[in-house]
Amino acid sequence: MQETRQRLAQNGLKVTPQRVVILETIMQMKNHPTVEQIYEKVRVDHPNISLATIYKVMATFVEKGMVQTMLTSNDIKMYEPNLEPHFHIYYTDSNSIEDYFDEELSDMLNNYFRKKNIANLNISDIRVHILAKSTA
Amino acid sequence: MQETRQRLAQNGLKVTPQRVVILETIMQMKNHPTVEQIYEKVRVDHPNISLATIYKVMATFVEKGMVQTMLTSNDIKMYEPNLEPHFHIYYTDSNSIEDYFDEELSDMLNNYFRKKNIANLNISDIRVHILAKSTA
DNA sequence: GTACCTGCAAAAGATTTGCATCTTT
DNA sequence: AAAGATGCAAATCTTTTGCAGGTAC
Repeated sequence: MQETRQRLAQNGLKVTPQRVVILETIMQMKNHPTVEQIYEKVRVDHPNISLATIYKVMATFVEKGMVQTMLTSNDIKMYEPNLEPHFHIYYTDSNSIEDYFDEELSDMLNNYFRKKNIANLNISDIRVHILAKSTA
Repeated sequence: MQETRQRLAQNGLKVTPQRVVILETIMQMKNHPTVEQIYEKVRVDHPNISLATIYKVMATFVEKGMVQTMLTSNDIKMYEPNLEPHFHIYYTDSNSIEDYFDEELSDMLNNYFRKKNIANLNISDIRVHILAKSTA
């Protein structure tokens, strides 16, 4: 809670109750929420926070690099609040997405690009999406 | 043109003039078109092909795995018609996307996952997005 | 002939905007 | 006090749908 406030301030944002609630909410949601899902969850305890505010606040967070956007395997826009380096597995049969943590892969990619040193490229993030069918 | 027809047939699709035109159009467009851009381009020579058809045909192509979807760096949905293995560089300052071909990286990733052999995972594609500022 | 496709217009869904009011700094 | 944020409702934009007529196989 105090951390949340600090994090907002550190990003140069005014600490409004709405932003605190929204940021705390998405940090708790483990699974890549859509705007609608964030709205539903926020609503429960804060029915007066409007959908437009969710849109505006999320856009602000994206702009500040606090969260990222991606498409679900179903082509719906979702947010990724987890900034720890990790990757995603898209299950094409069940249309679900799973976080995939793999430090070895992380290191491998970072080393590769460090060595490669692509001209004029200042890499800020490397995202990997693994598309898979679970063969269970 | 003949190839286009064959490609449609091979994917179990009826070869309609609309599909031929749309597929040829997107194959010529180098830069990850949005629906709207496809529509504009198709329109020039085929003003009677409707936007709804573009949507339906593109959805069919995606379903058949003939093209993929992704978000522009600006969060707009676009299509990727190029199926040769390659990656993407997102320039966060200019909001542009560039194709990035790197066979060495391709091989490295394929080997890695082959060795790793993640349980119950049948990988069909590995997508890499590099986020970068050009330091030009 | 049958199954599938297209085009239209309307419907539904998603996102943005303008603006008056309020809050944070 | 100034700058910025919120909430509402309307506007806009994007995508989907139902269906009648057409087309590929």
